[in-house]
Amino acid sequence: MGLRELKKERTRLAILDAAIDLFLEQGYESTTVEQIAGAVEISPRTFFRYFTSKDHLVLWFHDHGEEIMLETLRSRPSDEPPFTTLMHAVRAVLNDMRDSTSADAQRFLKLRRLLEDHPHLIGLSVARGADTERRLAELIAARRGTDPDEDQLCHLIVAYAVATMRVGFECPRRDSTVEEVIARMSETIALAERSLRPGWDL
Amino acid sequence: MGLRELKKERTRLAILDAAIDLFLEQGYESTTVEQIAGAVEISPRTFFRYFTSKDHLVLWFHDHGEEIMLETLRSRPSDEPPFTTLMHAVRAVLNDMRDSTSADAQRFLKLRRLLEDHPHLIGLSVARGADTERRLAELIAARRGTDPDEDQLCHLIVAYAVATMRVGFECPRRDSTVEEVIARMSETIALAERSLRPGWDL
DNA sequence: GTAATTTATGTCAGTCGATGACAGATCGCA
DNA sequence: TGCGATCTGTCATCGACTGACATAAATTAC
Repeated sequence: MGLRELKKERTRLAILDAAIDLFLEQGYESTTVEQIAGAVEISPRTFFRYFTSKDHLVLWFHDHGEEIMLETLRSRPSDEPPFTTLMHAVRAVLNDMRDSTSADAQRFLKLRRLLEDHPHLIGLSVARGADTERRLAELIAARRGTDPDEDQLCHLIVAYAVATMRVGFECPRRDSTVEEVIARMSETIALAERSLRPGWDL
Repeated sequence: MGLRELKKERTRLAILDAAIDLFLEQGYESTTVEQIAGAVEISPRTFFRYFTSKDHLVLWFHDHGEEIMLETLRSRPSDEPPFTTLMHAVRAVLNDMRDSTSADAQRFLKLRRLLEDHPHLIGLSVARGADTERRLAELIAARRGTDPDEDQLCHLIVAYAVATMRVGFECPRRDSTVEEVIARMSETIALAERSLRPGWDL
């Protein structure tokens, strides 16, 4: 990897970290892009070259997670029940988190705290989830050999999977460790599997 | 009702209708608040006194629907399985739509078309759904006599209910009638009930 | 019916997020 | 070293949104 891309990635993370800390200190709304840019000594214009919007910052880990999920989907046998596959994908995201740098984990936990403090941001994250859902539904339909426009079940499967994941992320405790989030998510997945009729997603 | 409130409601609907038509004509992003305000001959400032944001316009029917759902929840026997109750609430929204003025139905259908044309707006609507979900989860927890912070199942129930509703709203056909949307939704509800284990929500 | 009170509206100025255009700086490579 | 690609800052601009203040309308009290 060239020195250029290395530097770019470093700036990207610097912006992200500075922004998260500012958000946690003084709130999301009252932190301006100008401040964030100032903290890492770049021009506001450059900020928007790294993140398409201020909101985009909060969705950093979302993008990361989606990538891992899509990867997992591709690697799973196509005759596995779709919901099971999706739950594996969710677990893959968590495992990646467990194995990640302490810096990455730190970012994730801080973002979680940020979301708790600002319910408006949850909406934002969910909105991005709707986008992800569309892509996932298409993949699942392909696996099932159906047309996503006709096959309602593929949408339902994905919708329930994403819903399960979302419920799992909402931890009651404000300062939770990555391990705690993982444990909580496992509980939720188990609960979901107990709630659904065996073979419903075939 | 005083003349004041009457006039207010009329302006509110005038703004909404003008906006929707402009959106459909020239796209959501490229329609400015100034244009909308101009179309109904009010100042842009006044626009923001009727709708807190441009986005809020699109969520008009969402607010309407949420109100009906909450009402239905209150009127249902508290020993009914929660998911069943929620599905009744969804049906209540549809029934209200069927009985509504042609103007209201028209608005609803136009908004649906708008959402299809602008995927970004779907995210917005879903984001508002996250808000609704929180309120619903609290109600369901109260019915179940549990603490919403501890009881994961109440969140899962609501999340699945909302997910079901969302899947039902996505019709493949661009120009659908209210009846078609209702039929589609009924199918989806039936599918959901077939997918969930009996008694899962007790 | 008029006066007093409340509420709705318009105007103005200003903040903030976001984008396009251009110029200068930086990096990778021949 | 020098060329081309890419990155960055500056400037100008738009559009969403808000607060402050003055005016106009409707509601209420008398």
